[in-house]
Amino acid sequence: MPKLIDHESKKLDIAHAAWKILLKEGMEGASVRNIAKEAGITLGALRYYFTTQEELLAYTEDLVHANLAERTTELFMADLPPQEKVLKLLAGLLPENGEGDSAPEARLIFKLHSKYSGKAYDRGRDSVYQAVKSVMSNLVMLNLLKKDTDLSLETDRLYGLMDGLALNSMLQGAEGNPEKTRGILETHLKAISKEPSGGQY
Amino acid sequence: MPKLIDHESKKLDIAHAAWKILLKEGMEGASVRNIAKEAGITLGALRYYFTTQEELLAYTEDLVHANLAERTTELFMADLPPQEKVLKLLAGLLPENGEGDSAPEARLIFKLHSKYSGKAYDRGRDSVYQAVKSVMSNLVMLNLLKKDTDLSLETDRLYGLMDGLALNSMLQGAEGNPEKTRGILETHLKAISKEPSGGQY
DNA sequence: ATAAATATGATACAGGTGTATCAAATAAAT
DNA sequence: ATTTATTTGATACACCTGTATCATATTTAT
Repeated sequence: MPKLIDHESKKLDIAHAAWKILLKEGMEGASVRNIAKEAGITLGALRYYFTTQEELLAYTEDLVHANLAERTTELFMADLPPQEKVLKLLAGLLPENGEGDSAPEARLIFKLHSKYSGKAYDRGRDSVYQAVKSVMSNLVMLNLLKKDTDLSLETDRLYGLMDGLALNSMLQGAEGNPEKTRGILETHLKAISKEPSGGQY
Repeated sequence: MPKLIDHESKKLDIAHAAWKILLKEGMEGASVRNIAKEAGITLGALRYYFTTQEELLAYTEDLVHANLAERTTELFMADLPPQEKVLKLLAGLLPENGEGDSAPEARLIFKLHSKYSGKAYDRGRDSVYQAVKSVMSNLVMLNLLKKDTDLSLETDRLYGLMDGLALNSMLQGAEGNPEKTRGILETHLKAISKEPSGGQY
């Protein structure tokens, strides 16, 4: 038998290169040639792993969502007061918090791209939507929400707020301070929670 | 003297064609050739009015924002209870409400495009941000907001919510019901307002 | 050493892009 | 009828795009 390179890990390398390009130049810069160059391989080699650009991008999007879902899971198991945990979790899903990879920004780029690229956006596959749903049902379980809360509506409201904050964080680069974004999230969480019978958040 | 076509109104025609294209095919479809075809003129004629694609798009963006600002102004002067007026105003700035031109969607497309097209997004020129600011200071004037409200923070929160709702409305096409979006807005407005001493919204 | 997987790099196709130029036709004003 | 603004339509340039092919090399296992 011959070379036997780990096919899957090589695909991951390429997807990470695509990811990097997306953050630097957006979807418009994500040409197969640019990605190949970033990955340090040739067009032919890239084609060996991904037949189609669409296939590569879909793979990369899955990778990004897997990354975000992992963050969410980790934080869910952390040993923290519920309110603080929830706040940290949501804040971690917004851009400009971790500068390393910035999965949140990549996710947003994919989401924005979805409009004129075929089918409708499936929020069921959106790691942020899943996280928001988890957060909300968690708050329900712990009986932390106000009485007479419309869970579905409040889920959509928080989800909308998350997307809006993500978008505006992404668009204003360095100027947009993460502290203010965090403050907004905190305010929102307080607003949908029961009256404080002690310190919160 | 010769032909003397109204230069400005012709530019408006072209910008409206660009607008239409943007809604149909997004920014990727907004090539000068496509726009010229939509406007029913030739490439050369288009070039007679706009030297550059960037110039044409900037002109179109201004047109869209002017349209939105006009809606806002009209509704501000309407004879309605403040809460209802505010709700109508904000809902009118989200996609899928008026199917005619859908300035809100066009605005969002421009906003999304701004990231990898040069400079940072200037929210000061965003008609929606201006509307949100107006709404908030209006609520302050009428003393309708909760005590100890952080005006700047609540403005950004509502602005974020508006963008998130707009984005999600745009992305789910027909499926996303405007009624739910309106319900979310209503809930949010109630949440930042004083306790009802009567009917609200 | 041999065989198979992997990668190169070059070439090609067909199509799109923004910008540019320009002689010729068309239209409306004087 | 003549002047001048407007528009046509065609051509061109230089560049980018995704996809495709393929002989040649490189690597790694047996």
